[in-house]
Amino acid sequence: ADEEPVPDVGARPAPAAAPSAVASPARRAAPAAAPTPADTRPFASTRAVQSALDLFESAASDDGEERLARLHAVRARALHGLAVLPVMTGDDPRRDTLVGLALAARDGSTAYVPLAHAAGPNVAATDAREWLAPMLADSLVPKVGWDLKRDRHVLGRAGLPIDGIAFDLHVASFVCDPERDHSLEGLARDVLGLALPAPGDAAAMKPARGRVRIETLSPAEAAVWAESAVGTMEPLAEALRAQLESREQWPLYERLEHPLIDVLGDMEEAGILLDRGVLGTMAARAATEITRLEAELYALAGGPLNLNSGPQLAKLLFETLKLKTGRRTKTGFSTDQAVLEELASEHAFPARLLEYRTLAKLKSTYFDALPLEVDPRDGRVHTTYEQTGAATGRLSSSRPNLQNIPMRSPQGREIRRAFVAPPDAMLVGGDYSQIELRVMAHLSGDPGLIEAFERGEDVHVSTARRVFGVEGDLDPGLRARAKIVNFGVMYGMGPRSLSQQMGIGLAEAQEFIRHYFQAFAKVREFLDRSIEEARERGYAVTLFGRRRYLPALASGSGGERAMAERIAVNTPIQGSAADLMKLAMVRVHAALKAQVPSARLLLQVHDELLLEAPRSDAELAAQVMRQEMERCFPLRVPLEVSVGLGRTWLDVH
DNA sequence: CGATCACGG
DNA sequence: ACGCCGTGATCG
Repeated sequence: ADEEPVPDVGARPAPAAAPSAVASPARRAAPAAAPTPADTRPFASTRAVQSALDLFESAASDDGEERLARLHAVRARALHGLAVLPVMTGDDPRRDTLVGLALAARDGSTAYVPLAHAAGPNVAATDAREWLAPMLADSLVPKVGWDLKRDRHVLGRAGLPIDGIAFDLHVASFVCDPERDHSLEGLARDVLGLALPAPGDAAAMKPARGRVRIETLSPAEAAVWAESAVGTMEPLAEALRAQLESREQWPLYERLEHPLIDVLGDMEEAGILLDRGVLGTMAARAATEITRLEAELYALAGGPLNLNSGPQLAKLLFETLKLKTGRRTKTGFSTDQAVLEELASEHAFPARLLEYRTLAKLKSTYFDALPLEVDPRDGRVHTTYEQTGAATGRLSSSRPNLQNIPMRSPQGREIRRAFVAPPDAMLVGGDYSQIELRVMAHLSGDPGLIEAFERGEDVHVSTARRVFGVEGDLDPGLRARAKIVNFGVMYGMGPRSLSQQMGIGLAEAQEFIRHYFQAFAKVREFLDRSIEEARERGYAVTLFGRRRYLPALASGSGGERAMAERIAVNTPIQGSAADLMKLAMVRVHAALKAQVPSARLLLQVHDELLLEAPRSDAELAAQVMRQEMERCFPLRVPLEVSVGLGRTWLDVH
């Protein structure tokens, strides 16, 4: 009775001072000139038309005149909406370049503008800009696309900045069903029942996939695929809009995910400054240490072996050294960290190997790889955020992944010294404290959990007190156990792995869980209800109405069903936390733009935001960030954010 | 290309 | 079977 199904994202329970940033799809800076309706503008200068005709006509196989007429028709009808499909050399928005641009108007007319085909004819860059830039930059011409954040980067670099982004098919499809096939071909097939060019042709023509590089195709060949693909976009947008509305997910798309596209685009464009010198020093030190460890390990092993090979290590540990075997994997005996730690007390080899593993990981993944990701033009690393990356609604980050930079070990976290603010600027970080547990407190309504957060207590300490009935001083070991069980509950952990994690017996773990649910009865109810409702509805749902379909709850095998039940428990928690963070990002971005325009968001790491601001504005930026994060969507428990300032990412914490 | 391992939340 | 969500390096 006390739950809140699918609240309106925009409904703000508490009056907040901040401007409502989510009121409408984000618009970037308005064009300098007053927008002119696209269908009243002259098509192009006579010279430009003539040069294009010359180009097109120079290729016998290429009916340039017809292509130009098609472009004219699309332009004339673009006012009501334009579908855009940049054809690129590959799928990397930062490194790949524009080969051509397919366009479609809402009446179904399509055109293809060849720009960089190996054997043209191509449209000259200056002509392309003259014809296309005004309508692409016109915020009043609504654009439909598939991954508009990527399109924004690619077109911007080609001198064709895009504004008025209205509907993103990839993001919209993700909101409808995060685990379905989001490819344009898949959507055309599954939503519209349309087949894009025959599988053979499509495989050959899809940008950079298959063996054929699209830039080596003739414009006429590329146009076959690109125009049929772009032609499906407006109908798809209509269909997906209707799907979102029927699922009551339109606010989730329109007020959260859509505005986030530009926020993420700005963050990617900003990048973060990397001090390569710091990493170089670390890499050199690690190399020396690794060489030393290798020699030691070879001596202990009685000869050289590949220390990065699991099978070779297993053979040595369990056959040659005859150490007692631990967990099995599909392919043999496991040599992972937990196993090696068990063995470390028996033999020096596994103990040393743990050190080697840590150092080798740091060197290959961070010290060596990160500097290669620096953009030489600005000395900064520009990650790519995947808005459709995780089925729970979380973002993911890649090329490079800046969401898994070491933090837990003192040695690893030193890497964060290499992420720096430019001269006269500061980094400002804001961390949600225990956001997932707060979300669980909110969703479950458990009075014990809520009270702990309302009083501002250390939630693991208060959990330990309730579970163990301790009044006075608390053994730190009990807090650590309570912490494990708090997280374990959110992940659907069973007594077996709990006993493993806590280093206690199975019976003791079962007893522990019994006490936990005695103390937090409404948490138990919440977990059961999550599974039950997901089974009835067919999907798990988050605070803002994000869905994750779980057919295995009803139909799976025992193992699959158990997995689906853990997902049904975890998704509302992890997903709602992701919803809140995304809303906070949109709010922080808008508030900074209005109040501290010198500051810019750089990174998001699930419960943390990092921004950069001139020294003089850093304190204000920190204040704005904290306020927008804490107030973005009030729950039954307060959201707490710890903020920090520093010259490097390490100093921020 | 699947499996394993390790980094983050 | 036994802990959720990712990305990336490496091996075979």
